[in-house]
Amino acid sequence: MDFLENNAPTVAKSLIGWKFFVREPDGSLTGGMITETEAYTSEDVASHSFRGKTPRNEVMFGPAGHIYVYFTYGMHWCVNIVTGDSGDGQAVLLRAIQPTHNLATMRQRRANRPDPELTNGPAKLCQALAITGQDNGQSVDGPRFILKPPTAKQQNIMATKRIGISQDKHRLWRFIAT
DNA sequence: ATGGGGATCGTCT
DNA sequence: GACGATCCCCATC
Repeated sequence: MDFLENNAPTVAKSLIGWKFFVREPDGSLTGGMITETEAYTSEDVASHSFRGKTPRNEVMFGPAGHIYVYFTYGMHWCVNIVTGDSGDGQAVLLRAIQPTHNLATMRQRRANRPDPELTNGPAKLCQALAITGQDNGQSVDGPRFILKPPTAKQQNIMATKRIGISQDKHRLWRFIAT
């Protein structure tokens, strides 16, 4: 997991193809392969860390490899993996995964939506994996979260502008498996 | 296929 | 007191 100590844009690209899971109370894994990410740093106006450390974003300023969960639009949770050195305020937003494990559980949490729509958005994947503010600060090394290297062959990755932000739109810090 | 608006509340100004 | 790293439903084309 040493690569998580690199800068967020580098990590965001590297994470495409990795597998991200939560461990359920019964021990089973729910999740799939990471297909879309975005990078955020403290020098980036669009980032929560831009204005410094606050109670909400303090995990972003901690060591790499921990989970930063935030609540937005009054109803949605989104999940990040902290990167860089401690104090940097860098993180990678997980925007989409390809669901592979515990499909039935995810369908139940997502109102039986069709499989392609289970985890194809940052708030959707949190809903499917039941990630909430209670998970803020957990490690990606378990027990709650598990991050596994790619098994399949490296895929093609496209870099584009980020989504849903109003400032610093020009940066090509969104990465998508193609 | 595309676009507009509502839901809903924590966080920071 | 304003707004957001969003999603979903409905209208219209």
